[in-house]
Amino acid sequence: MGSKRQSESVAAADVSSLRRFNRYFTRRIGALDDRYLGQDRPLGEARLLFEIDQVGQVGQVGEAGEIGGGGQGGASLRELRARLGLDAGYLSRMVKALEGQGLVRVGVHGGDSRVRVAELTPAGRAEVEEQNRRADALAEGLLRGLSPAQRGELTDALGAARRLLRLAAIRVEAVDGGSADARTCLDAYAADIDERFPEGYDPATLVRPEEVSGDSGVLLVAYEEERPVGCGALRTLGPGVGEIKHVWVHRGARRLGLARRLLGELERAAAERALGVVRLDTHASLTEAQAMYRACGYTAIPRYNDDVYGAHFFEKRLPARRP
Amino acid sequence: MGSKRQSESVAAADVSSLRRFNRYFTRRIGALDDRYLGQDRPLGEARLLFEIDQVGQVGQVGEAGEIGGGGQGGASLRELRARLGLDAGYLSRMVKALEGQGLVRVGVHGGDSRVRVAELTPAGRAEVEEQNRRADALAEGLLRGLSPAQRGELTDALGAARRLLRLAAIRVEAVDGGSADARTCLDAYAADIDERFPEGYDPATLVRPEEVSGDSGVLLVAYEEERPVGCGALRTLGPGVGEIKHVWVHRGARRLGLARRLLGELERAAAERALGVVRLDTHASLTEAQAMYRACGYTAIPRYNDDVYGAHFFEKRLPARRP
DNA sequence: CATATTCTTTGACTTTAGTCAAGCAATGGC
DNA sequence: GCCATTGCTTGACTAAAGTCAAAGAATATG
Repeated sequence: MGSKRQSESVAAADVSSLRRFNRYFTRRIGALDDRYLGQDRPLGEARLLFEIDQVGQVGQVGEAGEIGGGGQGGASLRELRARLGLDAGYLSRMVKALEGQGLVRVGVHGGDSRVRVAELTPAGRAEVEEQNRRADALAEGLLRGLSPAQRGELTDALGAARRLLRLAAIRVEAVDGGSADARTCLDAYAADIDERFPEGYDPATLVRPEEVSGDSGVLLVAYEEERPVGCGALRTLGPGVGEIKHVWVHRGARRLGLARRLLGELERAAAERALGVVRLDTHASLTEAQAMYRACGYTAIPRYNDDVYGAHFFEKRLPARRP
Repeated sequence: MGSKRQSESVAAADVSSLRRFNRYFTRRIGALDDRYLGQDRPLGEARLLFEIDQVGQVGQVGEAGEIGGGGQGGASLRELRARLGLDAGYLSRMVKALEGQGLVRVGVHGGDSRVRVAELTPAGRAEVEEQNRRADALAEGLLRGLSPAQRGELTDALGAARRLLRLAAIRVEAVDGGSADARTCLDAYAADIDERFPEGYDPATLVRPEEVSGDSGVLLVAYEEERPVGCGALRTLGPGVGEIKHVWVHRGARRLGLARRLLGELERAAAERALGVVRLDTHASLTEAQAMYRACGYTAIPRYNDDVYGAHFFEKRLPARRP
């Protein structure tokens, strides 16, 4: 698996399958939603209203979610602009229009008074609910053409497709260990395991930026729609021996297979640096992680360090890189 | 299966799964395609160009396809209008614009000189190929984030989803036995089995319109995007006994489960007419059909008529309809 | 503390998309 | 051969969507 993961050639059948679905879905199914979403309102405004609601709801479970947490009940114009890809002027005017209709209230951001925050009024919320009701009714009408068993099949197929598409759309990049995104991820990682380990976790144990830069190592960050949702580090233990640390995935991006992908890319990075072996340790409490390492070809080895959190130790020999 | 098929309540989980996918896909994946499709050209024109090419290619295997067959290498404005849902004037102008750019040639239809036919010029074809190349590259870039095994999974999931969504989007309607759509389907049915039966098929054997109307019977036609793609007839044999005939599905709409759905709806229609039993016969050569009838709860019975094509005879008792 | 940068608003546009009605040329039905 | 219908074009619009640049206020940065 590992090094073949990002094989250069993608089968034409897979490409045409995706395109065929894309064509069918966007033209025939997805278009319906938009057409009925607006109803009496321009589509742009309807979408904006919907998005303000989405962003406003903090901690959308199952979605990628904000790593830094969204504003409470409001959406900054800044973020809306990024999410919808709109021109600043255009957005400003649309928000004003919605404000004029009494659907949105605009205030100033707490920390930074340059930033303006849009929030739904009760009337706006009612409007969004109406949108949702209509879209639900549409989906329901479509599903009515299927038997309950077929509906279940469809739900499963769509779930699998979404999971895989999300994974595919995630970009993994090497970043500087001191960068903001790196810090964000490592802090989130530390906080996560501090909560999981009975003895807590000391952030001072994290890799230092210089360990994961240049020839000696790397720090990878995974981005979903420009937001960091995972990371993984590689550092050099000794000649030809690498160590993998801090493989972490944001709560909202779990169960996609992202940890495996990060692991695979760290192995590639190791092989590129002529590290023929990579090692890692895990805490006793992280049983799923242990299972994953085994499934990815890691074998248990004796303790190789004095890490206080390490309870299980693994190693994998990497195949030589074809140049 | 039969009578529960169109159960009134659709599980909320299935609705939200479809909506969630819809949101994710149209905003994040599908949108990409459109954005890059046009590039330097308005989206409307790009879409039109693409559609002229699609329609121009006769006999697109796997798609619903034209029941009457498309024009050779050209697309009538009439059809483009229907497929893209455009205003006649708007379309006329766009075609003229494309013609002015040397991408499209417009001629007159052979049979009917009111109808105008648009056809791609070599330059237009090159443009469409460029569109396709860009869209392929985009899809390929996305798939590169997955392992080959995951790509296969995705292809399977999308295939299943598309199959089920197509089936769900098909509308089944009772039509008059003498209507144009009914004739189209029954003629296509007759032509199909004339080809399959070694002894051929005599269209005079088809049900008469009066047999399938009012209280005594029904003729159902299945529509996919306003095009008839299947049919099925129910007539009365005697008191409380119905007969199902001419269950047919267009070549491009097979393997979706449409025959089963038609069968189920015919059974509903029978139950509504207080026909407690339905019978049918099949030709010796239609082995898949026989398997389907068995799977749908039909049991073999002795010959009940003197139909020259009938070799196997089936019957199903219908559960009483709750009022 | 001066200067650059970020976030937003406003004015002044253009392009795209879409609608409606009048009208002309073929065709189909009687 | 008349008349309704169909398919298309043209003129005259409107609304929505989007762009660009100038400028003001708040904040970051050296």
